[in-house]
Amino acid sequence: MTPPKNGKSKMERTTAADVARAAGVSISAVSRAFTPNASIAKQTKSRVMQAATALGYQPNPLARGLITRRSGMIALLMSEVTNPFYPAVLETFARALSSRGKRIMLFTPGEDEPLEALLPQALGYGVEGVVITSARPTAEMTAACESAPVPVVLFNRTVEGAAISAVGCDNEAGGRKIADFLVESGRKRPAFVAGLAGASTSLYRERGFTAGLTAAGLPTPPRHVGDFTFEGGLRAAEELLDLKEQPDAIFAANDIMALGVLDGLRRVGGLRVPEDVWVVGFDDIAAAAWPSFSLTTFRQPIKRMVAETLRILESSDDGAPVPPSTVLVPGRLIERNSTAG
Amino acid sequence: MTPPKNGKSKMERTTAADVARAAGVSISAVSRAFTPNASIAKQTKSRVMQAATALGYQPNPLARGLITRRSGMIALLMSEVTNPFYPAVLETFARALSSRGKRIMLFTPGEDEPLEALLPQALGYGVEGVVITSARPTAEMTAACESAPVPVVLFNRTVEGAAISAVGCDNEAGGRKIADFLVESGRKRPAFVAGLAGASTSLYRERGFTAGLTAAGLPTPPRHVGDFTFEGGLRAAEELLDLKEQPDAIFAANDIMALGVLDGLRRVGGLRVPEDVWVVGFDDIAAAAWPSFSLTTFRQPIKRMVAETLRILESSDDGAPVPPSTVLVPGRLIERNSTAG
DNA sequence: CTGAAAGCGCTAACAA
DNA sequence: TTGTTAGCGCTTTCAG
Repeated sequence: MTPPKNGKSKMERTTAADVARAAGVSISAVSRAFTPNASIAKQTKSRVMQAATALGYQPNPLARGLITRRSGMIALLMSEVTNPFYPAVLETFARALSSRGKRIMLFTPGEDEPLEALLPQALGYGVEGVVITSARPTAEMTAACESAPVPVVLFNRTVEGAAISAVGCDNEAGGRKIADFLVESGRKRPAFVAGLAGASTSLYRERGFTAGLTAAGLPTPPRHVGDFTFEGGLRAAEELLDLKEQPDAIFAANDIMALGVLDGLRRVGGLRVPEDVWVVGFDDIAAAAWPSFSLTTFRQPIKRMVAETLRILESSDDGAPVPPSTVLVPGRLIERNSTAG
Repeated sequence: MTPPKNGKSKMERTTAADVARAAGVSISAVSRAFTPNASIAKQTKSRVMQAATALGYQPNPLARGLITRRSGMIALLMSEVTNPFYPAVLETFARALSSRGKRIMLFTPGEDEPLEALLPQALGYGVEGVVITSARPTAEMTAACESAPVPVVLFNRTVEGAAISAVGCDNEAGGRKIADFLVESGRKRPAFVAGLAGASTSLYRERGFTAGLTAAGLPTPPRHVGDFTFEGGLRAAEELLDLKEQPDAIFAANDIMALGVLDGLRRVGGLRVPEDVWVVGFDDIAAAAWPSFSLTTFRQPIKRMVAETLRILESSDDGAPVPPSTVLVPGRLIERNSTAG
């Protein structure tokens, strides 16, 4: 992209006034040329556009946003990017938005900055919408979301009783599906590895899982908290093997923990996967498919989830918040070698 | 964060004028109160601040940016986020910037959007600086970078002969270090797995590696291109084992490929790690430390690299570009079980 | 359909 | 130290 040869110092940007002068029209004409379905003559528009491209002009989104309150930016609030699922989400959002000419502003809490402080900041930037993911909204935050001047969507999260839109995979159905799968395959002593306490994802997955086991006459599974981390999975595996009744299947609330479980089992030794114990995860991150792990998991349809999120964000034409809706996208069990169904 | 009870509809934001009225001062006083070391009486400032917190006011960065040309945003251009090294980079940037009150605008090329188109867009948003990473700048792009009105830094990338600042790890020294390590440990037939053709990182790592081998009287290593992906590593392992002279060490230009190599070796079978063949990577991503892999690798000091990048971006007080400088941060070999030094 | 003028929320000269 | 004024680059009434 060669810088426009407009004779200006590289410090200055070409402005609408420059284009107007070059095209022999008023500044408003330039504005209209760049405003979809504004009342402007075809001929005028093309003259403006011609001058614009010649000068390398494009409207300043900041100045525009100051008036229209539409800056072309979507805020993404995420507190941790270490779980590989979230980079994948981030990328999907980035690509989807990019093709619509919108950009992502990433808000990550700093050292000891609370997540709640981020929302007002984001709103201050005039973002057109806010997506909150990989973060547990506090009560304060929930209230702030409800009174935000733009649509807010919780991604992969839900808050009971709050009037906030949410998009996620059907975690409970996923947990249930996994339970059914294990039960039908004759597993008798499944165990569960939970994520962070209070995370809605882990909670619903566990709920569905437990319900499925109960329905089949199995007891509530032993559980261990793995904090959604690989190390947590490692520890969980070791502790679960210490039980009097060793489990013959382990369902971890996300893939990264499940991989930790697999590695933990290997390290402890004695139990083979899948001969002695099965392992199932949730997410279907890239590493789950690596031969060393070949993890059976429940795939979250990231693309569809992102698409639904954007649909909600864009469903308001005047930029105002929309009535909250919750969308649960169905996922799908991917069987690999960590189970032998 | 409870919404401010200022009697305004939730659609309107509190403005400097509101605060001024509440504090009984002029709008400029409000502005000055929020401008570091502006000439304002302590007393006035505290009065303003009090009113501001009461109303939940904070300056609109967009309006401010329109004048100061400092929007508080840094643009991050990255074309792929699948290599886990980059999410780590992203997070480090996000946290570091967050604590300085700055935000990241993420620019990822959409479907078939060229990377070059992103720079002007970013500049249009009035970003204070641009970081380009995980993307190979074209000649056009280089020119655009050189004439950008704000500092531009290439992260983990260098472009020969271009007047652009760059921050990276000393890839050549790293490659050399790995060669020395292998040679000193008696490895005789090392091989190399390259990343994408034309990527400066892969190039320099290979250069140092080859130089080290040559210095020790070993021939130029057989090489295979792995495209910086896990699958590429898998294939590379298989192809390298097909050689008449099977390698007794494999250095992959990044960790994700090295992990693929490890898995490929496992899948093919016959060769044990590290007894028969050593594997070394580059980056030190989280998965490298997982027990299943326990990959020896060259750690890139992300934190320092990010710090240096920000130092360059901020070294200009008036926001203008700074004379280009290249910073090479030293890395460090992390020995794990994929080698037996 | 078009241009002139007002103003989004803020900062930066300038006087006072 | 303060308030007043102008104006960043743009959109949007409002006349014409």
